[in-house]
This record gives sequence, structure tokens and C-alpha cells, in this order.
Amino acid sequence: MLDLRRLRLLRDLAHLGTIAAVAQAHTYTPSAVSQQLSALEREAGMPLLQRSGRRVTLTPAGELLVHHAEQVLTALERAGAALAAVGTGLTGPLRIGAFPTAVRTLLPAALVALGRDHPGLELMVTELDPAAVPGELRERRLDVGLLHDYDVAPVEPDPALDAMSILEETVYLATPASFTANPIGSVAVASDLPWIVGTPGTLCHTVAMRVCRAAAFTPRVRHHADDFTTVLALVAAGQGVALVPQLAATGPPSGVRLMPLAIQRRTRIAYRQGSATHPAVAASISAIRTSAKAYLGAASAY
Amino acid sequence: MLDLRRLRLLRDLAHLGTIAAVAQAHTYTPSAVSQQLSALEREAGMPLLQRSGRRVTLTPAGELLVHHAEQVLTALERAGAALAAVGTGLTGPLRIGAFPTAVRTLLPAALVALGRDHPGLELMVTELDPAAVPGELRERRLDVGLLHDYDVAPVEPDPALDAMSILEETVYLATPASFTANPIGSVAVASDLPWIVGTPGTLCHTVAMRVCRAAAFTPRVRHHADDFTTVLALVAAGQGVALVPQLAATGPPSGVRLMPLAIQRRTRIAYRQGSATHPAVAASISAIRTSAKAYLGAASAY
DNA sequence: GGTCGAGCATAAGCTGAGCTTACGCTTGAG
DNA sequence: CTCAAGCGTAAGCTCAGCTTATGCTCGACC
Repeated sequence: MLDLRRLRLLRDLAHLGTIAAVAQAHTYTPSAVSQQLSALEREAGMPLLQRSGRRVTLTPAGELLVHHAEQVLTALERAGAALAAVGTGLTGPLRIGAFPTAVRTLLPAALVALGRDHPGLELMVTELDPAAVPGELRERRLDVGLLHDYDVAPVEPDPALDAMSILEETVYLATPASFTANPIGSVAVASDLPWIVGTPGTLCHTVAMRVCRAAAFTPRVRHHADDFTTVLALVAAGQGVALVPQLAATGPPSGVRLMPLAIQRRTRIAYRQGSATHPAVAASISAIRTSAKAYLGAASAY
Repeated sequence: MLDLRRLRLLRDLAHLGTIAAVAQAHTYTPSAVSQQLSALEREAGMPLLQRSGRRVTLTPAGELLVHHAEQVLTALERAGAALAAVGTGLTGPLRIGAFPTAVRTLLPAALVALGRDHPGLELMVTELDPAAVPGELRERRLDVGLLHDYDVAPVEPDPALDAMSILEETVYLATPASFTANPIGSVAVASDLPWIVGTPGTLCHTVAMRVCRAAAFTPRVRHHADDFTTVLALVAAGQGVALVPQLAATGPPSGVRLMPLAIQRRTRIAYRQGSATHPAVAASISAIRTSAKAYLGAASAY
């Protein structure tokens, strides 16, 4: 019988790429992970890993087993959710992860509602980049987390997670109030201005670069900033222009002008596959969706 | 994370009824099982068992978890089957369980075909009562097993197993050749004769009693015998009458007359849920179905 | 009603699986 | 070329999983 902990390690190796990263995620040593995966190979009766330089990669059999491991872990998550539903499912920790703008705008009302309706829940919020949400959910350090992507830069769904749409936002070009241009709904109007974009490697950075390139220019990047409050302050100070999603653009500082673009940012709430029926997960989804609906108006939240 | 071995123990407790029986099935002591199930309760965070006299029964939460445990174990079985399919799936042990008549009539040709087509398989046949097949499959002591029931005494499917029909047989009333009666196709013609039925508790015994009672008489049981070769020999010796399925009635000894009844026996080949795609399981199903078809003619095997 | 064995739970003891530490090899980034 | 990243193997340590020991309750049977 294939061991669950070993299946999890193999699954995580597929996501994280190295035994050392898996070890870190589990607070184990690399040696422990190496030995457990070797034991899994013996259980399976075939090689699941192959040496590739100083790393390991999965054999086709290993990749197949990862897929099946997800099914097993999903079934197990369902078992846990079902138990919680018949027990005292609305008590104990509920760990929510969200990006900074959402923590500031959506979560306060949701937390108030959850605390009022389910006083037994121990609510914990972690502010983190959406890129980190899948790993934290997978390692069970979060129960739900907010993800987003853009229609111009879609992010592939993670097989270990399910997600539910909570928000679709218009992306704006934020310009200093002193900037006057023909409002044509394209970033091309700012092609010769300095830009404020996200840290390289973040989705916000990728999107800004991709949108400008689609408008046939390379942006002159003056500043990098990830928090939109900061971004808008820099815009107001005349430091440049930036792409700003609607949630962050609500109630902008004076000195900023917003021009809507034909670009959408889509926010989802994600949770481990199989955990949708967990009462606490269901309650947090409901509360956050309600909060998003109220925050932006009914038209934006499906 | 719920532990798989503990989930199996809980699942088996649901089937076997006592901790002692589960311990025996796993070659553990009752104390080990008791302690592991207590640990599972702590993992689950709620009672799964309740004391009931000197036994334990499952709480509603325990029963729910058993259901989910089956799903998890099925997913795991699928993982194993998928691995076998990409590896050398047609080598190693293939353990087949069947009732005596099937071992004598169906299995020889199937074994010959399997041995010829897949010489790497290590074929092992165990003769056992169909009532024992589910437990043996569940505990992984068999890979496939033959089950049967009768249309007048259907057996409920086991949630841990899948099955495939291989045979439908007519049941005959076997009488001594010296017995002359109006062939009306009912056991009522033998209501005042002595009967040879199966051991009490077996399905054959249940069926004989039920069929006679439906014909408004209680059979005068003279002999109990489970093997149909023995039953037919007793009938030939004038010791009484018996119900005999087609498979066993093929080529009866001289001195026996067979009258077809409107009763069917249905034989299936069973395997653990999720293991249908295991190459060895699939090969054995195919070989045994082919053998059954050949043995009784195409009309009897669907 | 009494007896005795079935069935279970708890505590203590033993063993080996799962992890860490130590070490050494290969690779690849700079 | 150097050095750190990454991994695998061996030895050592710890504790989870099992057995043994014990005792309690129940229920079958006389």
C-alpha cells in the first residue's frame, strides 16, 4: 500500500522542482525526503525519479503517480470536510491568505461577518503574494487564499486546488492629474512617460510589460512598487504612470486621473480540492464574496 | 492528515463487526487495533466508535468516515493499477479465488490461456466459498474472486468491490432416475421426498429452503453437502433430490434426471474498486469470461 | 443466579520506521 | 577555477506502532 506521506512528498517535488525545496516546505532535511522517495520507489516497484544534473526529475511513471496522488489527497480532503460538517465544523482555526489590497478592502467586512456569525472560528489572516497561495494551501498552512490573474496574462489552474470567482475588475491607467491626453483607452497615450511597475517576476510586472509591448512600445521604467497605495502616491507625485486595478483605484488620492482600459483582472478564492464542503471554508467563501459584492457593486461579482 | 492504515481498520470494523475480528484479519492483537482506532478518533477530533455491550459500534460520524475511507482506498487502488499498467503489469502474483465447481469447470482453460499469453504471471488459485471472497479481496489476499447469487436470493453489492457478470445458469431439480413425475417445472413435485441441501448458513441452503417454502412446503432434509459432485452422487444413489446449477449439472452421473426450473444463478467476477485497469486483473477477467462462454455456450454468458 | 469466555481499554515494554547528522560525490553558477 | 547547490548513502537517535500484561464488563450457557 502506497504511503500517503510519501505520495505528498512526490506531489510536492513535482511542484517545487527540487528535493531541497520539498524538504524546506515540510521542515525536513533533504536526506529525509530523499530516503522517503527511495522507499516510495521500492513500494511502487519502479523508478519514479531520475537524476538530471545535480537535480532529479520525474520519470513518466512518477508523473502518472503524481496525478493519482492528487486524486487520493482530494478524496482525503473530502473525508476531512465531511467530518467537519457533522462535527463542530465552525470552530477552530480558519487561515485566510490574501494580497495587500484585498486585505485592506475586502477582508475587514468579511472578518466582521464571520466573527459575528461563527464566534467559534479562530480567524487568521496572512498577507501574501498570490503566487505563493498555491504552495501554502497545498502544505495546509492556509485553508483559503485569494488568487488573481489578468485576461491578458492568464494563470493556469493548479490541479490540487479548486477556486471560485469573487471579483472581476477593470484595470485603469493612472496618470498624474497634470497629464492631459486624448482619452483613447490605450496605454499608447503614455508611451513616452516614465512608468511605475511591479517588482520583476510578479504578475503585475509581467502584465505591465506585456500590455505596453502589445501597444508597440517598451515602457521607460522609473520605479518598482508592489503595493498599489504606494503606486498611486507616486503617480500623484507626478513620478509616472501605472496600471491600477479597480479595487485599488477606489477612492484614489487627489492628483491622480484614471482612464479605464479594456483589461480585466480576475480574482478567485482558492482552496484545496475536496475541501469545498468544509463548513469553515464554505463560510469564508460566502463572507468574502458578499464583501466583494458590496465593495464594488453587484455588476462586478458573479 | 488521516492515516490510511487506520482508515482501513475502521473500514474493516464496519464489515467485520468486532475489533477482535479485525485484529484477526490483519494478524494484529485486539489491543493494537483498539489503540489505532483511538488514535484515529483523536485525528478526526470526534468519537467514531461507541461502546455497545462488550462490543463497539460506529457512531454516525464513524459510518460517514467509513464511506469516505472507501473512496480514498479506491483512489489508491487506481494509483496502483495505473502504475502496474505502465510498468511490467503482467508479471508477478495473480491470486484468483473461486468456488469448487468453478475451479473444476471454468478455471483450467482460463489458467492455460493466462499462462500461455502472460508467462510472467504467477498464477495462484484458492478454492473458497463465495461468502468469503469480499473479505479476502478487501484484505488484498486475493486479486479477483468469483461471487454468485440467485435471482430468488440476491446478494447486496459490496461498496469496496466492483464486479463483472460472467455467467447466468439455469437451476435444475436433480432427481433419481427412478423417480417419475409430471415435469411441471416446480419443486412441488418433490415435496414428499427427502432433500439434500447445503450446510446451514450457506447461500445454497438458503436458496433451497426459500424455494421450497415458496412452493408451500418445508423440505424433509436428509443430507447436507456443499460440493455438487457429492450432491449428485447422493441423488444418483437414490438418497433424495437437490437443486443443482447448470455448471454443476453438465455431464451428470447416470441415475440422475434433471428438470429445469425457472430459477437463475448469476456468477460474477469481483475485484477491488479501482483495480479494473490493473493489467493482470483485466487479463484474468478476460480469460475467465472466455472460458465461461466456451463452457456453457454463448447464450449463457453476457 | 453463577460461571466462564468474549470483547475491549489501558499501561508498560520492545522494535523498527522515520527522521537527523555526517560525509562525500557531481553539477553548474559565477 | 572555486564554491555552493543538490543529492544519495550510512550511521545514529527517537518515537510510533505493535505486543504483552492486566483488569473490567458483558453475555452465552447451564
